[in-house]
This record gives sequence, C-alpha cells and structure tokens, in this order.
Amino acid sequence: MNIMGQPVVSDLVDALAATIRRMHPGDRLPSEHQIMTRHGVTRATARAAVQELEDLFLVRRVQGTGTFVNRRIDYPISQAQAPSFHRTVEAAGATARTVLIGRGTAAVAPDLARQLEIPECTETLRLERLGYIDGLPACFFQEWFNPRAVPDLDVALRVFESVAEVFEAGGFHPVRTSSRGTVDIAPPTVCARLELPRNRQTWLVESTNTDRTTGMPLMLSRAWTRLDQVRMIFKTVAG
Amino acid sequence: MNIMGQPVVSDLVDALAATIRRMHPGDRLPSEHQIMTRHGVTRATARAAVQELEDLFLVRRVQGTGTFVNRRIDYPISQAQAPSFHRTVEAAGATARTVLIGRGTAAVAPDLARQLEIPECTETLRLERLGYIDGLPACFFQEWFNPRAVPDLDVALRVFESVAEVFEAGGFHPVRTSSRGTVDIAPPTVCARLELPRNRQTWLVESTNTDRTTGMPLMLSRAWTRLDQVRMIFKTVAG
DNA sequence: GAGCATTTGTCCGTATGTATT
DNA sequence: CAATACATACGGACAAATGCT
Repeated sequence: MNIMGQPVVSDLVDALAATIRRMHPGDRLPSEHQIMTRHGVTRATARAAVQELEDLFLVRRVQGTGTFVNRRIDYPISQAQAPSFHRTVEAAGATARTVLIGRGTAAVAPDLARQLEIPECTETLRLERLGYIDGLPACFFQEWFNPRAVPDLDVALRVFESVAEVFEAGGFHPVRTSSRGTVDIAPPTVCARLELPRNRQTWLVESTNTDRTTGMPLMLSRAWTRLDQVRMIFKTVAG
Repeated sequence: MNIMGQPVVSDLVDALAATIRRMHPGDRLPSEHQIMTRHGVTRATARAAVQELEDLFLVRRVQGTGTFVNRRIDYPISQAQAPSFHRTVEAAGATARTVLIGRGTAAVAPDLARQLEIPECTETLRLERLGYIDGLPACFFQEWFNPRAVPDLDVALRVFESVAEVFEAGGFHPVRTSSRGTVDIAPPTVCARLELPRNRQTWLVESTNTDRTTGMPLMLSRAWTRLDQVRMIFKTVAG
C-alpha cells in the first residue's frame, strides 16, 4: 500500500494508462524490467500492472518481444448495418483480410438452427473462415450458404474480397434479419484459431442474412471474435 | 511447468473447475491454504488459479471469508422481451430487488439522446436505482420518465415492486423499441455502487421504452450490469 | 468491546524457462 | 550464440476483513 492507502499496482496502472493515452497503437511500452526499476517495485508488481492493462484491452503482450499499445475498433451489429466483416472493419479505419480455412457440404448445426428459430436446412455449403484485423487473427467464422443463392461460391471467393461482394454480384442485397449476440467462452478449437489461451471469453454472434427485397435466406453464420480487438455494439431500432 | 509442458496453474484450474461443476451456487471452495497444501503448490500459484476461476465467473471471493461458487443468469434483451428487471431475473430462477437511491427532475443526458437518436426531452423525472440479484448488487439504472405517462411515480414506486408494474397499472404496455448494448468500463461512481474495483468492464445497455399500442415514449434508461452475475444475450428478430 | 484465528489482498525477493531478435 | 523480454513458479511477510469466543 502507498501513503493514500491505495494499492501500489493501481497507481502504476494509472501512471502507465496516462502515458498510453499519449501514445499510438503499435507503440512499444517500457519493458517490465524498466518499469520495475523506474517505479521502484518488484517484477511481480510491474507484471500485475501490465496484466491489468491487458485486461483493459489497452496493451498487447508478445513473449520475447515486448508490450505494445493495442488498437480496438467498434463493431456495430444491427439490421441497418450491412453484414460485412470487411466493410465494418474498414469503416473503423483498420485493414481487413479473410482467409478460407475449410469448406464442405453439411447441414446447419442443430443448435444454431434452434437458437435462430429456423428450420434446419438439409444441405448447405459450409465454410470456415478466419478474419484478420491489421494482420492479426480476430474473428473465426462458421457459415452455411444457401446453394440456390450462390451455386459457385468456391469460384466467387477467389474473385471477390468479401462475401458481401459475392452476394451483390449475384444481384442480392444481404441484410442481417435476425441475430443473437453475447459474450461466451470460446471452444478450444476456436481459441487455437484465434491464437488465444484456452477458456477465453469472446464475442459470439449468430445471425441469418436474407435478401432485402425477396426475403430469400442467403447465409447463416456463427462468429467468435476476440474481445481485445473488437468492441461489438448491438443495436435495435424502432420500426 | 508439469510433465506435459502445460502450466501448473492450468492443471489446477481444470481440477478445481471439475469439482465446481459438482457443487452448487453458494457452496464454499477450499481455502487457498488448503489448495496449496493439497496440490503441492505455493500460495501464489493457488491464488492465480482461483483468480482465473473468478475471471471465468465461476467463483466469487470475499476477503476474510472465503471463495464461493458463483451463480450467473442469462438475461435476454430483445424487442419481444418485456423490459423488466424483476421479471427477467425471476424468469431465470433468481430473486430480484430494486432500491431507489436518487430522484429528481432533469433533462435526458445529451449523449444518451444522441446514442438513441431521439430528441432531448426538456424536462423529465429522473431516477437512479440499484438492482440486486439474490441479495447482491448487480445493476445500476439511470432512468428518465415521461411525466405524462407516470405523473406520480414517487408514490407509485412505493406501491409496486417494479417499474413495469407501474406502467401497467397506468394502462400502458411498455416495449423496448430501441436499444444499444455493449461491454464497457464503468465510471468510478458506478463501480462504487456495484461494489466493484475501479475500471471494471460491465454490460452497458441503453434503451427507450414506449407504449406498445400508442407508441408514446414512456422511459429512457441506461443500465450498467456486473458481468459476473449476468450474461446478457442481445437478440434481434426478423419482421 | 477486546482478542484471536481464519481467509483473502498486497507486496517483496529470487530463480528458471521460453520465445524473439 | 548471446542478449532481451515476457512466462511461470517458489517462499516469505504483512495488511485488511470477517467471524467467533
């Protein structure tokens, strides 16, 4: 404890947070050893402070390299918002990239169908994709496509950057008609994909996308997203 | 590290989590000293494991008393769901109680009005309430009431348990017409109310409630909710 | 009210391992 | 290979809150 009766770590966190506010995303923080000597605390205390900064999503730590100022983007989820990872990320001023890591045909996951209160489609095209923000893995997608909407999705994904573009090229206008968003512990396989330790909380968003005019179902999706890179904002509007 | 190269703390967490699954909310965990001697680790390691369980919302710690199995309820937020703290909490099988901690007349907070894209009402009745789940502070409400809808709210709140009942007694049927939900760091004053340390993440939900039939605006609200007691689920539905 | 044991909260100091540069 | 930086763990000490005698 310090003179004011406040924990030493809290003071350290406040001091470091103040300097972080004057820095920019990607900038490097002083090492734990430097913090230790400069502030006259032990390594354990310096570490606890940096740990708290990481819990607040202010910094990102890389073993063997250092600690860096983190960037976190706002990610609105609503029916008004076009359901596009690329566009939402780039609207926030960051760079987006997605990589296809798995494909096949499969029925919609039964629990997802139940959550969204839709009938289970018998046969769909199923994709697994990984979304990167500023080059870092941020979002793991499981998607089920209506084959009538996009018969040649494999080919289309080599031509277009994002799924939204594929739909639009086919004359569709996807809108997020229903969704379910929360925070939950990611399964081990998802943690591995997102390069997270086991048992980490993530955003979990499940949604159905349909065509704006015809109402045709285009895609079901389930996405786990890292809390430290994205702050989701769930909006519903009157009408 | 253990033989498998996995951190000792992770093993401890898994072991403790397994026993917790066989226990019930409110049950007491072994003390850190007992964990320490039983598993042959130091206090720091035992503490780190319990800390991780707390981060996963599995346990709750009380200084001088002990560590206890935590209960966390699901809290759906949607337009279909009636916007009532009491009913939502009790539908999840827990007990709800609210306490009035402040009242006055004031204009709607300008940032809230902007977030919800509504005009700022000139004069409203403003309340601050604290919601308890199973006797523990869980939710801090700031609410702005339409004085035309509930002219004698002060009196009504002494008669009825929940705000929803007050509206219904006046012949209104409140529905959550628009809302904005996310996770954010609670301001210091809110942390104090919720008995949280400073700079803790909480659910933040802002919404407008209007009458189902007439569309008359009844109430604006902003609520901060503890993550460890509640898992919010934000739903939007087609239509 | 005073005193004591228990339990969690905070901090110190040291040592070693692992990943990156 | 060496230096740097973060990750993990050990052991000890005292403070603060609680509950009981």
